[in-house]
Amino acid sequence: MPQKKLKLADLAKLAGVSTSTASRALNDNPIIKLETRERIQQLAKTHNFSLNAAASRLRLQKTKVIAVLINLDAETEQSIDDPFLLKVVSDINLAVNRQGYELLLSNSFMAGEDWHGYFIDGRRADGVIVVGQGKQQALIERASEAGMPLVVWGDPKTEADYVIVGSDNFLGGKVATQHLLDKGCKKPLFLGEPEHAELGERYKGFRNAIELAGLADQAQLLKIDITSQAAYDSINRKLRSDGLDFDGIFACSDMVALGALKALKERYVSIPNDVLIVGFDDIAMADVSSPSLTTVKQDTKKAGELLVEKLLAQLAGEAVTSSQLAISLVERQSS
Amino acid sequence: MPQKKLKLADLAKLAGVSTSTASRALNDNPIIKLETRERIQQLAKTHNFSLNAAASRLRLQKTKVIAVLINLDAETEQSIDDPFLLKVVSDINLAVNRQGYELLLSNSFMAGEDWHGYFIDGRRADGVIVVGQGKQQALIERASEAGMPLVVWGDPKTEADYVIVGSDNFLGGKVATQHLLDKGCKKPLFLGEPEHAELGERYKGFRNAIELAGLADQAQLLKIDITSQAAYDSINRKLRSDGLDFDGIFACSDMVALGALKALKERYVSIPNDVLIVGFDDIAMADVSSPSLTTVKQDTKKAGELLVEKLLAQLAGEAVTSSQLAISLVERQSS
DNA sequence: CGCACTATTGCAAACGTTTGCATTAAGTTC
DNA sequence: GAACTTAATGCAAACGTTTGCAATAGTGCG
Repeated sequence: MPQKKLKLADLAKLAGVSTSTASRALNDNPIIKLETRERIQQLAKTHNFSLNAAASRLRLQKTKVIAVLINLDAETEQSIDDPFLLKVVSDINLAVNRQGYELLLSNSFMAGEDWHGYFIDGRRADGVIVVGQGKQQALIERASEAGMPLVVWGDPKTEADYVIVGSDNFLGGKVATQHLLDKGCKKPLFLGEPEHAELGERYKGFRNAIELAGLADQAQLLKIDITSQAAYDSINRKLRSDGLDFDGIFACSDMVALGALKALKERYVSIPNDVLIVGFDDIAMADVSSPSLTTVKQDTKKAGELLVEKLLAQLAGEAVTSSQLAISLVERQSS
Repeated sequence: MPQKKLKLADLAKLAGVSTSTASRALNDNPIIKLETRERIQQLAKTHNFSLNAAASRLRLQKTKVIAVLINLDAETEQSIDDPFLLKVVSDINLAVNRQGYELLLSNSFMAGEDWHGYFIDGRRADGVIVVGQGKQQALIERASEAGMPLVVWGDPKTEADYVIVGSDNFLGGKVATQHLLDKGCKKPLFLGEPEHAELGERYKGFRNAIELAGLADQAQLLKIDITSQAAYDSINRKLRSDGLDFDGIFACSDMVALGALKALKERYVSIPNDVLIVGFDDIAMADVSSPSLTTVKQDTKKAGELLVEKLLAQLAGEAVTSSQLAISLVERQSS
């Protein structure tokens, strides 16, 4: 039988002290005699007492909650199922907890258009981590201007007045493409969506490497949604219409790379002999696929920590700047 | 410049009404004249007003939040990165939002041992969805007995006094194994962890199919952690020590199947000619891998909806029972 | 015209914390 | 022993909603 919930006043009565003393004791306030503090903390434990977070938040004007807002373009349909995105969220979750905060998982559907109002004024969270810049950054802009504590996972090169943490996408794209060229690729193909902030940088890196090699007129761009299905379909369509007129693919994500890989294998195009493939992200599948996938690794663990750290620094009133995470090429069988 | 936050009283003053009227107007209480209601709602919108959720929760004793508790065995190290788990969470998220609730993402690290105290007494959430029974169910038991509104994603056949939603794992295991046998498999191997609630049922299904076929003495069990790495390693080890003494694998999850697949391919074992493989879950990768993976599909979308629905029903005081989701075999190239 | 009734609004209490300030008790100093 | 300091605790207000009840104004009816 669930007994009635204790409130702080009840606990205080049990301990024979006032509510204020009980409150201070639970918060380990040294103004309370050590012995009293320990006694009350012990009592709280034996009675399974927990503070009412709602009351506490109301009084403190702080929630100890960080919201993670997954910001997907409805149109582009990058699925929330993308393992990489979920991995990022999961790593943020760990970092958030390590700092003693809780994680409110949200999305643009719940938060509406006025993020500042919803999260901050609404006292749902103390700050927000936005995952994904998407193509349209107006809402981020707006929330930032309204003074919402905010860190964005995206491309740190973006000209913006909010703080961004992300990989060096340009360099990643360049390194990946350079790797293709080193392996003998002469007719490289970029698979992705250059309009998108992060992917756009990867494309720029691709272009840069190619121009340096003087292969600009051999390079191709295939614009697709960021899903393996889209990649599979578009490679199939391309093979049918143009034949095999490329010998290397730099895919904007591993999921895209794997979709392309599948389409090619089904048509008996040999990887890496006929076509080299490099992906981006280094999701778990990259290692398990066959051939395993050469890819540009993004350090999501570090990213999670940095995102949270910077957000908390903002909450503490410190000035914070964007930062860029190093990427690394992981060579596997597909190249 | 972020202007100072409006409270309900300020909004009321702007509208020239009392706080009570403003409150009722925002909640669309028909006791307030329609015209007044609309005027105030409009005013709230233009001023980007949002209610203070902390205050509201304190007053109402309700949070409109559902916590999702990811319950992993620390020992088994089934990674939170498992794409299937994340997919389940993501589908729960959608369902939760659709019902107008928010999602608090949590884990046993944050919640400690007294889940009821932490979530319910602490007014962090109105109810909890636990993802994964794990091997040790004592904490779930305890929270349930304390009266915590609760639904568990797990195996619905488990004898328990809390509500469980999950796939028909026994049937899934049986169907998968039957499929292996139909395709000519004579020496089947189960890859997984039979101690685990859901996986145990899959193993029982495996055994059942095998015994019906009179192949009990040909069957093998390889106990491993639920990661593709563990699968890869253990298959390699087994090939080295025993050689290829099996001709079909039923893997307890797709990630495990893919790890095994990789190990086999590296040793030039032909799939599906020499060894048939069937997985479980139907994650996105199953379709993209090559050969693509035959697997038992779990309907996570339906699961998410059902979990949330049942939890809300509990909150509404209705009696709720466990339920089992239909599975389906998805035949692909690996068998 | 008085009465009852309805429609609409406002008053004030309550939800459970936290904390500035006041209070008490005990010890210290001259 | 009075005046003062220090240590420990308690009082009461405040955080911003929601809602039972009271109050007011307007309406219809006999």
